[in-house]
Amino acid sequence: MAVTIKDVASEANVSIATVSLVIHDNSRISPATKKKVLKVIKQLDYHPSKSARDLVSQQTGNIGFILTDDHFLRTEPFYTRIFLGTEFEARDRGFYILLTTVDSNFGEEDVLPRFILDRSVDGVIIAGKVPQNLVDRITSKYNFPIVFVDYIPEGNDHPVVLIDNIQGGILATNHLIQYGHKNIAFIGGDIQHPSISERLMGYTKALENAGLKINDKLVHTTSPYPDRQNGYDAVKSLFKKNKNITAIFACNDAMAIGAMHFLKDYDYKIPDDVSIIGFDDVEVDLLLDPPLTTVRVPKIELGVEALRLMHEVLKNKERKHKKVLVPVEVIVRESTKKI
Amino acid sequence: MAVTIKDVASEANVSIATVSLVIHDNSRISPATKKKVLKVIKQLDYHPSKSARDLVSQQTGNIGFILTDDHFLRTEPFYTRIFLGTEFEARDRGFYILLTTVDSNFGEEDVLPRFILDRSVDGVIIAGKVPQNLVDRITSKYNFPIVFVDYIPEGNDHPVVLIDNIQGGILATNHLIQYGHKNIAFIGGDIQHPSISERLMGYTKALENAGLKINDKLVHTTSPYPDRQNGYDAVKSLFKKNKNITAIFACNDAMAIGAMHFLKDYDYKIPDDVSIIGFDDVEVDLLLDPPLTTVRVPKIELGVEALRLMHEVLKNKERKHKKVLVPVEVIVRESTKKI
DNA sequence: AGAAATCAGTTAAACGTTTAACTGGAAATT
DNA sequence: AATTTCCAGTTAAACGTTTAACTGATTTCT
Repeated sequence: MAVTIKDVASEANVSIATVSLVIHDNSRISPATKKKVLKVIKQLDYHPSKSARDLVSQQTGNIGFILTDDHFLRTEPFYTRIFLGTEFEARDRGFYILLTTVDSNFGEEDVLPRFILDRSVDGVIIAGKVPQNLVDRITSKYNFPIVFVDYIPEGNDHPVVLIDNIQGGILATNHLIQYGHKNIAFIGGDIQHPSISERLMGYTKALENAGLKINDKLVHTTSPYPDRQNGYDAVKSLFKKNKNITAIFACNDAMAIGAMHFLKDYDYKIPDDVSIIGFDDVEVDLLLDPPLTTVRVPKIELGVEALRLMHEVLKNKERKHKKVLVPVEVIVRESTKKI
Repeated sequence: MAVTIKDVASEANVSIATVSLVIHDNSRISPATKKKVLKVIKQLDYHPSKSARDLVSQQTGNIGFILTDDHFLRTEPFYTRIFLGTEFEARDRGFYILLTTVDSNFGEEDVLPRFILDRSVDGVIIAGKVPQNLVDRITSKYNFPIVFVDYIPEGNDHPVVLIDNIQGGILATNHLIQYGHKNIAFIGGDIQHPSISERLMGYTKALENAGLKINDKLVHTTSPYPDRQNGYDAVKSLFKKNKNITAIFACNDAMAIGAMHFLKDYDYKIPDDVSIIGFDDVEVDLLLDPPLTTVRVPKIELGVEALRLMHEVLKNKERKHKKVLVPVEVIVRESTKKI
C-alpha cells in the first residue's frame, strides 16, 4: 500500500541500509548517492513508518500531556494555550502529544491514563495542579521522565516549568504603589496552591519594600477556588469591613473579572474609585469595560519550555531537577489609575 | 527492559503464539492453558507493545483530530468539549487521539499535519469549519477515512456528525413566538457557514409556519465572524433602522453576549424591553446578567458520535456517506420573557 | 611495494507482535 | 480397522525500520 524503504531502495538501485543512512544524514554516503536517493524519496513521496521506527528504537516518539478536566474546560483558554505551546514545539522536534484529562478528584479507584499503562509514551508532561494521588501512583510504579508545568507537587524531584509568580506579584503590587495607592487589597483562592501563595508573597514583599505595612483586613484568601464568582464574593466581603480600599490585586483574571462585576453592581467606578489589576492575561473578555490591567503570563512559552525540558531529559537520560522560571510583565490597560 | 510476549511465553511454558492467541481470546486455546497464561500475564504485568502491534497490523490505533487554532482557542470551550467527547470514546475503544491545530487561513504553502504525511493515524476527524484547501489536499493525495464534525465541506462524501441546526433554529424562534413576540430579529455572522445559514433557515421556517412575515430589515447577516464584537455591532446597526424589535435570536451565544452588552450600554432592559436567545449553550459567563436563554448543543456527544462513526468506518471498510444529526433543546433562562 | 587505513557502501540480525500453515494425537465417522 | 475430522497447540514468516559488523576497492603511509 504505502511506499516503504524497500521501494525507495529498489527504485534507486541501492540497499535499504543506504536509504536509511541517507535519511539520517550519515557521512558514510557519497554526495552523489545521497542526491540520487533523496530524489527518489521525494519522487515517491516516501515517509518512514513510525511504528517500524518506534519498534526498533524502543521509543514511541509520543509524549503524554495530562491535566484535569476542569482545567482543560476552563473558560479562559489558559491550559489550552500551554498545551498548544507544547504541541508546536513537539511538531518541530518530531514528537506527538497524547492529551488526556483526568478527573479533578482522581482517587484510588480511578485508572491511570491508558498511555501510561500501555507504555505508549516516552514521558509525560503534567500541567497545572493535579491530585497528589495521581502523581504518587505514576512515580511509584513507572519511571517515565515527568515534567511539571505551572505546578510543583509535594516532594518533587522532577524538572518543572513555572511562572515567576513572586516576581509577578511584586510587579503588580509595585504598579499600584507607583500609582500612589496605599490601601491595596489582595484577593486569592486556593491559597495552598503554590502559584497563588507565591503571588501573595510577591504582594507582601512589595509592600514591605515600599515601607507600607501589611493589613490582614485587606487580604482575602479563604475562597476555595479562584474563579469569577469567588472574586465577586471576596471583594464583597472585603468591602464590608473596609471602606477605604483604593486598589485591588486579584490573584488571577477570573477573580478580577468577578471583582469588577461586584464593583459595577455596587456603583464603584473603575478606575476612578477603585483600581484593579489581575494576573494571567487571559485575553478573553474583549468587551470587558474597562480593559483589565494585568500581569501577562506567556502561556504558549510555558508549553514550549516544558517540551524542551522533556526532550533534554529524553536525550541525556539525566534526570536532574531543573527548574525553569518564565518571566512575566505588567500590561497596563485602563483598570488602574494614578490616585 | 519492558516485559515482552517472550517473557510471558517462557514463564508459562508455551509458545509466544499461544500467548498471543490467549490475548485475543481465541477459541483454539483450552481453558486450562488460557488461565495459566492469563495468570502469568498479570503476574508480570505484561502489556503488549503498541509499536509492534501497529507494525504487523498495518494500523496505528491513532486518530487525528484537526481544527483551526482560533476554534481551539475560542473563549467558549465549544470545540474543546467536542474534542473531549472524542477522547472519552477513544479511551473506551482503545484509540489514541492526536490533536493538532491548523492555521485558520491554511494556504497552499502550508504543510499538512505531520500525522498525515507520516501516516501515523488510521483516520482523521475534522472539527468545525476548516479551509477548503486543507480538505482538498488531504482527500486528493491520501485516502484516509475522514469524519467531519459540525461542518460539511464542499462536495463532501464523507460521514458527518452535525448539530440539528434547522430544528434548533425553529425551536429558538418558536420559543420567542410562543412568548408573543412578532418583531424578531436574527443576527448571524459568516453566513456561508452551513451551521449559521441553517439556523437562519430554521428562523425563516418557524416564522412562516406561524404565519408571520419575514422582514429583511430584521435580519443581519453581514458580519464576517460570529463573535462578541460583531454581535454588539450587528444589534447596533439593526436598532438604528428598527425601533420596534422586541426579541433577538442570535446565531450563537458569543453574538448574543455581544448583543446583551449593546443593549445594556444603550439602556434597554433584558428581558423587559428586549428578549434574547442564543445558540450553543457555552455555559461560560456565569455572571452574565440575566442568564441567557439558549439552544443547548450536546458538545461532548458530538465528539463521541464522531469517534463512533470513525470506528465503524475503520471496521467495515465501507465508506458510505452517513449523516448523524444530534438533537438540540431550548434551555429557558431569564433573558426571554412573555410580551 | 606491501601493509594499513579510509571510503562507500552492503548484509543480516534485531525490535515484538500477529497469523497462516502446519503437526501430532485423540475422537468421530465410515 | 482404516480414514477423516477435530483439537490444542507450535512454527515460521512477515510487518518496516535501524545499525553493528562486514566487504571490496581505493588511498595513504612506511
